[in-house]
Amino acid sequence: MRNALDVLEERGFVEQITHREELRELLDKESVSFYTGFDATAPSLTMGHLVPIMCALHLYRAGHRPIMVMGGGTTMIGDPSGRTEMRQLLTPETIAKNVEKFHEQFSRFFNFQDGSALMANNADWLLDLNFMEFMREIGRHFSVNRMLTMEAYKSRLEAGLTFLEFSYLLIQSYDFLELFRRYNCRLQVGGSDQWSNIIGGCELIRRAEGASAYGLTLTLLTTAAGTKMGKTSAGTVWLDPEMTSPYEFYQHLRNVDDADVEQRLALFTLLPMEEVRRLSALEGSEINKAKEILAFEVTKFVHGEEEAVKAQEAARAVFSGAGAHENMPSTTLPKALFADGMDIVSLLAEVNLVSSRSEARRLIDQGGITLDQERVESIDRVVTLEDFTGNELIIRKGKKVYHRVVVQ
RNA sequence: GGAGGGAUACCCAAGCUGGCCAAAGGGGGCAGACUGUAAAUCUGCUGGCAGUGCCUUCGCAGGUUCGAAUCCUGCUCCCUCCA
Repeated sequence: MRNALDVLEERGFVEQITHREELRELLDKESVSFYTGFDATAPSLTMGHLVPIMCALHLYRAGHRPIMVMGGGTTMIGDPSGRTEMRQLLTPETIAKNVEKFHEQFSRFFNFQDGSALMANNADWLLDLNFMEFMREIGRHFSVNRMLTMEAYKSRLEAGLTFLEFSYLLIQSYDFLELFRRYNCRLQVGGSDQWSNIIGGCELIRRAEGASAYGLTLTLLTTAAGTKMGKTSAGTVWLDPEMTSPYEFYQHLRNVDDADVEQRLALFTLLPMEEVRRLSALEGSEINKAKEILAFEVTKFVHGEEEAVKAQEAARAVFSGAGAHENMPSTTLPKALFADGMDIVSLLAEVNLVSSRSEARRLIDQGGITLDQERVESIDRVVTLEDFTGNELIIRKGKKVYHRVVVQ
């Protein structure tokens, strides 16, 4: 079997590693327990979280043991790394709720039943820490002089940093130590902004236990254009189907830049690298095939095959101009609403395609709204039952947003 | 605790010798053209309601004024220096 680290490197997961050769040997020699932490700041994981998840999955498949750590305790503080301002503090109730959600979502990707993967919540050991004991045992190992030179705090040292946040490094380092003690966790995987937090943990383990531990940071997921991945006009792309429908999720991937296809396939799918390279080498419009595969594979991974098939069929139907498809986003409205006709602006607002009536007007003025292939020319356009074909009407907003209205 | 500086729309950032400010500029976003459900480029839009008028907005609460983002008072938060 190939060394797991080689796999990760080939697929482009790795940004930085502490002691690469030692870690590589360790991964060859034994089953290594490793951890990744997740801030419980939202009620669902996002597409961006797929990078650490897939990374963990590759290690998992290579026989190592993932420990998914919910930040039930750390989220009480808020990691200042790489941030320009302080995080909003969340209530313990909200955090607990989010942790619960994460729990469910992770269960789809790993088997926590047989002990081959573990889930932990750092609230379990952080919430009841005694400050004096903590400072005497842990605090003494950290140099403020050094912390002040860390890149992660740079912007915050200009803008302001509270001690609460400054102490975050110690807390996360302590997590690593605790996981080392409990589960012999030897490796921590995190985003590229986690470098200093991770090193903090490695050093703490060395000082407190005289053992070596390793860290690996992941490639920052950006688009070729340099902007953040996982965001859309509608906001974040969530893994929760209630928050981002499988169709939208599929579309988001279907629409990645040509230049990003290879990286996305390598990071988000389990396709062999030869296949990834073959697909992303497709020229011109042919590369759309690669995008379809990308969208399908990832949607399948997150939402299951059935949902992925539905999303793909809906997308194909819509974009081939074939018109309606039962799985495209839709709204059902009572027939009576159209008895006297409904003006187009109200209709757009009714189905939530616009956030305000002004936006609807603007869109129409600019020719951005189409009803069943026919562009709406005036904001006075009234929609009546005669506009519906078999109780359905397809509204297109811009180039890519389709919505089906059904009357009953 | 003392001295000084700051808080402007999604973000950054002008304005702050009172009306011409719904508020420059940039970014982002959206739409149109071109395309391959791509990129780049060009164009337009980007508080709300309404066919050009009204309403809400420039940290919060008051005040001065015919009229305030712009002046005054108090408060909150942030930054810098001092203790």
